[in-house]
Amino acid sequence: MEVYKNQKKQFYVENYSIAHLFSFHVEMEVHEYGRDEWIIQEGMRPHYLFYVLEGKAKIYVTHQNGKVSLINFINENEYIGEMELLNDVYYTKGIQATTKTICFAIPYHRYRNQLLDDNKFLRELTKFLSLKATFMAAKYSQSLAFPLENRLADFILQTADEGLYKEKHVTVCDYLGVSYRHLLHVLTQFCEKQFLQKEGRNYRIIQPQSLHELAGALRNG
Amino acid sequence: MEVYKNQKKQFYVENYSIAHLFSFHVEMEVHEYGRDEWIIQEGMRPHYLFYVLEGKAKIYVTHQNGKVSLINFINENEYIGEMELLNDVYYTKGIQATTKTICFAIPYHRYRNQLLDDNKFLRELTKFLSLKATFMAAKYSQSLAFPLENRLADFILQTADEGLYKEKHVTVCDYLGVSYRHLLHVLTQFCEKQFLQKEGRNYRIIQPQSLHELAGALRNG
DNA sequence: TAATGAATATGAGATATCTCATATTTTCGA
DNA sequence: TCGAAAATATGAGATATCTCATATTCATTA
Repeated sequence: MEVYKNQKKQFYVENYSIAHLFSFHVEMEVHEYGRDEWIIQEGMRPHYLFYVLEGKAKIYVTHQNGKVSLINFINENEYIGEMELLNDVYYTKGIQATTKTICFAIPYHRYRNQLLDDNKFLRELTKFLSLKATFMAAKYSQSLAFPLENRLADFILQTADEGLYKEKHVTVCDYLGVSYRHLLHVLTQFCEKQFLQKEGRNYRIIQPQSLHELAGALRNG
Repeated sequence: MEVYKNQKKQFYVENYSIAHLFSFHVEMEVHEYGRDEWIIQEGMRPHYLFYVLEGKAKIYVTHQNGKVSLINFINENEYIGEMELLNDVYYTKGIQATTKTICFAIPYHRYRNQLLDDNKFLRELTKFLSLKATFMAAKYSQSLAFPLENRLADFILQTADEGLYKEKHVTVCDYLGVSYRHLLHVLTQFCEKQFLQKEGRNYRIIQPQSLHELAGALRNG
């Protein structure tokens, strides 16, 4: 982890300003986390509210039976640590940078009360949280109502880059909550059905409409 | 649905005041919904923000494949319709009263802007939403990481009334996302293992500690 | 009170998904 | 550059869960 100083810091403060999210001046730090580095350790309360400027991260939770769930991805322009800002009692999930990640870090001890009094900030945060809650509810009900086939089709379409799917299997297992073996099994089926075609370690989408059909089943009414 | 008037209305306005949740005066209606009545219809935008005073309700969503998910229960002192207040685009879930339910109903058209400008209100709402998001995330990851056995044990302990479990099977299936057949199967296992004992259509808990062990596996850390 | 629909119940076979064992390939630090 | 760790790959058997078929009991209402 690196805390930017001087010109480096200045660059982000000037070019990525999020002053419009607050109605008062907030003096923030700029942190950089390397790929795979932990921004917040599971079970440990963070000291900052983060706002992601560049990069992406993953939210992990470890269960007692040893299984690990990748609860969600965090992208640019999203908050990290907002749960701890709001709730005194909260089991902190682990947040790991997927790529190099640069974020603003707002120290709780200094700004907590001011933030909670700031209408502008709260309004944005409320929207963010409502979307988060909705998203989790959707994922939850989908995970129970549909087999991997549908959820994987959706995930492939969402993460593919120019028609090429190249996610790490292990990450996907944690995210979709299935075993490595089963994921490979369904991927093989997709290839047999000619929805995908292997290209080295990646998979090329050759029948997007079939995947769209499978993924479409997840959508409501 | 009945809209209370005069003394009936007065009674709730005076005895269940939620004035402390706002920093301005809100003129609200008092609605009563009968058991099994729909407070909000799936797919239809509501016109009110509700606050439950008495009774409880269920949030349902219907999937394209016909499966129905009971996303969550709503209890006294919780909001209904807050998602629609915050987000212009939102797929509205169905809300059904489980028992007779009485709630305050705050008309959007009149108060929407004022509510979103009210710091007191937003702060509470933010907390409510953060808990909701956290809860859904927990349920989601648990549903993927644990078999029904553990989740059902937890559910039984949470809903049992004086050691007697008497939920409707169909409701539980929708909530835990499993088939009727499988739910019965696991319940039978619990009886065979002497965790539960059937009493008519209900089940008496006779080995709470065994259930607590199963349920405890869901907890973090 | 009869009739109808909801809720409970149970069996049997199918399928989705898991666990474990093991092999190969790739990546990356010492 | 070598070796360890990570990622990919595949087989085989086990188990969790689903679907469908069919009864029985209970509650509600015409």
